[in-house]
Amino acid sequence: MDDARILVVDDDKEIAGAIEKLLNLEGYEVIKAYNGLEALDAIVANNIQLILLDIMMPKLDGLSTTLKIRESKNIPIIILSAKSEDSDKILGLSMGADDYITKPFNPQELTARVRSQLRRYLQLGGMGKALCSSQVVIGGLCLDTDKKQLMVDGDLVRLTAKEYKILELLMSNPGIVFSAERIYEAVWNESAYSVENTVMVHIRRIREKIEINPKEPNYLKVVWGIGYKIEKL
Amino acid sequence: MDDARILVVDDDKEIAGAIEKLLNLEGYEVIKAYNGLEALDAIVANNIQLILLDIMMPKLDGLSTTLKIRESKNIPIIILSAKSEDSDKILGLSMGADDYITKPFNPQELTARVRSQLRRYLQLGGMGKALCSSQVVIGGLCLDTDKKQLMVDGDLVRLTAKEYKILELLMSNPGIVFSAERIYEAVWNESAYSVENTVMVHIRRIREKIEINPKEPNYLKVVWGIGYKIEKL
DNA sequence: TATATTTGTTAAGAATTTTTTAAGAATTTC
DNA sequence: GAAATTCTTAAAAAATTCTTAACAAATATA
Repeated sequence: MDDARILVVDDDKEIAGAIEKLLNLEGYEVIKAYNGLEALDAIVANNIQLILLDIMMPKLDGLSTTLKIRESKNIPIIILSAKSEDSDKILGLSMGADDYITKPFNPQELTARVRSQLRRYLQLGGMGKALCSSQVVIGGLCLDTDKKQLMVDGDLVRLTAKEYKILELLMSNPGIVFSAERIYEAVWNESAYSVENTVMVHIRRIREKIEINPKEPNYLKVVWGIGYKIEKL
Repeated sequence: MDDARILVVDDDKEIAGAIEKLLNLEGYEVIKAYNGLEALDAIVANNIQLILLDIMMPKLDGLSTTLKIRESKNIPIIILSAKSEDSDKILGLSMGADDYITKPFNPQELTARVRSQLRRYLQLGGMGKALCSSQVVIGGLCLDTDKKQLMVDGDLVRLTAKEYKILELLMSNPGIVFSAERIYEAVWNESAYSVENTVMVHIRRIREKIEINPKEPNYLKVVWGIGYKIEKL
């Protein structure tokens, strides 16, 4: 839990500084940004574990920044704003924020909420790290998530968009079993009420591309009645 | 994967009912409890994904209940209380709660916070299991709830879907006795009017896989006339 | 527009799991 | 101790889940 790096975003430098001091006392490392655009840059440049985000800011406001961050990252976001109306809270949370604190805030409440969010996030294995390296290697498979390319034993293998997304999901979580529904929801981005065997057919096609013998897969294995997984070697 | 199941704990049945209706409208399944002890029972018996917990309750209050739940489970807990003082918020969060809503609450804020917590929790596949370690260890048994795998004395043992679910139920609640009916209802997700010996046959097969001598089981024991349990070591 | 490529659907059959059945063993109750 | 109940076990029947191939539909590319 210690050593977490927190990004504080507020156009009021006095407030940002005060929060920095408060968090430093708790043992956190703080990076500051004074508007949404700076915040986005800071996230790319640093390994951030939590974001404290003001709503009213020049250039790019807090809500838009939240949306932008959520396109790619899953870091906890606590919105911090003077607007105390409920509608703003709801808006913030539905944009993808994880919590909401109204100014003026009680310093202890702030640190408590920060701790709570970090506890949960770091438990998931700090998914920020996995995103840094763009390659996932499992045995003879090497998936490059920047180039959207797969190498099988050193040879480039062409994947279609759907095949790539399924394989990325599985290879990013080796050993973990995903049901067909979950794969469908993650890859197609819509809920799967009727599970046709669409996912299964894709699995078959991926197997043809990555396995020596698709009938006896070494990598992409089925777990009967539960789902599919990539074998962790 | 069905929709999320939420446990609402409040000694005021009117409030509990109101929250139930609100959450039902959002498509969540709701289970109610009217004090902390009932809540703990409900958590064991059902597959809960989120808990809405009142603080002031008879028998076992919300803060103590939070502590108790956190001993074994990592389900998101949102504390819901009339006390609006900051000190209580901090206390709740430091006990292991994930969020805090003060009564009277705005219905939309409640559902927004519920959504927010569930989003985070369900993301890496937490289905009401212990997310912190994803492993349950009892003696030489080690059940991995992400990989849907069982290790017996270090060796991987294949389980079928039903076998896995039964064993997960029992191992997640070591020492607690489950009747065949309760196992059936929990695993098959339907009420058991006439319990054939289906469950017993599965118990037999699990024993064959985890016990040295299935006829004299060390782990999966019968409690005559009542049910089965996993011995707590 | 024509062509190639990707994606979705269908259906048959193969593999595996789950349920049923029924007989025998263990435990409790009378 | 006998009877009733509850649990164990094995095997066959039924049901489910997965694989596969071929084709149709949608989408992208030339």
